[in-house]
Amino acid sequence: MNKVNSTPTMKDVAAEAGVALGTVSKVVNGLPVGDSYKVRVEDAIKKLNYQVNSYAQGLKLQKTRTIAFLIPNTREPFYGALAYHINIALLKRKYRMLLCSTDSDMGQEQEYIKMAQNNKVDGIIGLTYNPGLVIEEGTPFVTIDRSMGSRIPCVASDNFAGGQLAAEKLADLGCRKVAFLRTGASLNNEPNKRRSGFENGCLSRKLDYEMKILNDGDSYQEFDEFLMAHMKDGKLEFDGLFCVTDGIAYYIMKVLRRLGLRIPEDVQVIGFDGIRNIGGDYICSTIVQPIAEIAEMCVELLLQENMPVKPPLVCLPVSYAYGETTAEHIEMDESSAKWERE
Amino acid sequence: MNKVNSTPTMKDVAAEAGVALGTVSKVVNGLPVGDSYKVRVEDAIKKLNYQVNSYAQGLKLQKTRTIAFLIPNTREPFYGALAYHINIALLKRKYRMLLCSTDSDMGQEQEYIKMAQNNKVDGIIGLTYNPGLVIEEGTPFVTIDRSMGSRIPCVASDNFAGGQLAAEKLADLGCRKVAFLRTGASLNNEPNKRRSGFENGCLSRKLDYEMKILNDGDSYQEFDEFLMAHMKDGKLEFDGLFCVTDGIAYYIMKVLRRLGLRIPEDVQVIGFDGIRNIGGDYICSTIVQPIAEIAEMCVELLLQENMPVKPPLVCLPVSYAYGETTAEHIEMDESSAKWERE
DNA sequence: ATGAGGATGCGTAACGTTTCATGAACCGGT
DNA sequence: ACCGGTTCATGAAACGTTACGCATCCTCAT
Repeated sequence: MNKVNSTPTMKDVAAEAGVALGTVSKVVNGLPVGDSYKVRVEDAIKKLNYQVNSYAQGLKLQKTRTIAFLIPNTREPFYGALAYHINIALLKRKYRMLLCSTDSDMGQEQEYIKMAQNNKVDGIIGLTYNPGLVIEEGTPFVTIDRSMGSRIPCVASDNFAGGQLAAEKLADLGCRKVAFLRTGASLNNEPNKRRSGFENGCLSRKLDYEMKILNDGDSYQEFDEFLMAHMKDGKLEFDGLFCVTDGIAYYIMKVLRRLGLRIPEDVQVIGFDGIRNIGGDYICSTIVQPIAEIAEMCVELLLQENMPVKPPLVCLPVSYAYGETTAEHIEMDESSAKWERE
Repeated sequence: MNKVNSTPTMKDVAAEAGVALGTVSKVVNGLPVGDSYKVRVEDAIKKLNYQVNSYAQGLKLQKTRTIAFLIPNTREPFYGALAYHINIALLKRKYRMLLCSTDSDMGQEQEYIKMAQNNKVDGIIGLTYNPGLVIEEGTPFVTIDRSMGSRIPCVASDNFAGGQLAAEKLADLGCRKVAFLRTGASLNNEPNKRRSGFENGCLSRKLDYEMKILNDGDSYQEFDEFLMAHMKDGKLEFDGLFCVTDGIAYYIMKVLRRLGLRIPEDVQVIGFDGIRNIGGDYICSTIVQPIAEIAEMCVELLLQENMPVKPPLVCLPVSYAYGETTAEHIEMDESSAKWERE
């Protein structure tokens, strides 16, 4: 009889099956084992309801099939979606995810990195805006949206192309004067390129444009004031707005409605990210980030053992999606289809 | 000299400090140790940059300071917020979180529970709508929003009171005929009580009401049809709507706008959850779930070692928040303040 | 001066795996 | 019948910790 009321170990299974410890290990790991032994062990495993102890395994193997994911939070939809897709990509490879919600606080980020390394995670995926984080050599690391030097790969959307696409769309949809609205002026990360892409697009399409970029401490109310300053006789000077995220776009749309402006009749709005409402439709017309592909690529890069040299930056293609805040007159049939499930 | 290029162990620290292995352990765990030894060990730890290996620790202690959190996904804001707050509550107690995104798929949920137990997590918090999940005895378990029998505590908002509050608010705001819109007719969980609470509220305030409850496979379009069926001369029969979640409310608001109705002038809308936009303002007027408190309570219940008998159901108080989709004429000063940060 | 008793450092035995060297058993070929 | 070769079960060592029984030393009372 084995010990009462305690989860069974390989030893118990071995005793039950009347074989050696190592044999059980082989069966569990699918290594070649004689058929008669194999069935005996499998029966014993079933009988005792044995499950491997991954802590013992992790200790022995120095490999834990766990990765840490550093993210500011999970309640903003873009981050939440990212966590969701990273989870899926990891699950596919039988990896687990330790979620590290950092609130973008550098102290906490550093703390988490240390913790992750205590836990001997097999790698870290980080979405962090802080430069100067200390990453121990030896733990694979991949960042999202922020390049941290050529030793650490960074995965991002093609933000430049996205900005450009937004400008071109607005031009195609008949806009004459547009504006770009963003926050976080100080950040020097990939999403920054949305601005330059947009500028580029406006120039090449000869679109008149303006920029309103908030500094770090600024309240969103600055946007209200900016827009009001550009009102004339109840009409807005701009007939198109490009917002750096869908979240900002959502805010701006509220302001516009309060000003009595109709969307998209009076002013068209394009956001960035591709956030969907619970029904599956986009919050606004938007440049869609390929979140699932970003997640997949991060995991791929992180776990790829012997990639000779990891690329320092991977840009993934974005696309435009109609979300009722632009003035297309063709009926969109697929874009507000069911929430894609993968 | 210790092994090259490998993370240092307690043995290395002991060698460096010239003390025994056990002494290092004591220092690390804050057990009484002579001062001179203590400093020597601490210096060695600093010098070698030693970090405990939590896998070895977990193996030895049979306790891992990790809990698993089962959740349908992280991209719906309510779930995302929950994950965020659970993370905070765990961090406060120096626990880690293994995120298990299940897509509400029972197979996956079961798989995750098994995995979590392999990992010898110290507990599981589950938001799952599937009855009949098999939970091993011996692993503490707490559910959110779905009671799974009296042995397993369940934490939820006071959904009944929330429904009632919504009805009373609509009555106070001058509504005469209202409707309740919900999905997931088949589910037998706590949020179900929103309906009965609402009904109760309508009856006590003598409000005329109707229900539209979608079955599991139904498309949201059913809501469109329901609303259109209740249009008369360009006006909606209802002057107030209570939606079972903010997500549904958001969808309904789009439909209403498309029907040419103004919110809140023509029809007032109240949602449930308390989802906020990125700017920190509520998506709609809503019954706010105390997400942070729910998270805190779950963790509390889960980790409370020697609570004689765990309460089978904990209901936490909800509140009403103004979000521009109801017709209050008093100015709200605090409710759309900055995103609360805790 | 001596012995009892309290601190506290030491070494070692676990915890549950994987892996490696060892040797037993078997197979077919001569 | 014997032998080289292959296959495969076995038992022990190791992974990095914690905890326990001892051994040692120091203190204080007689």
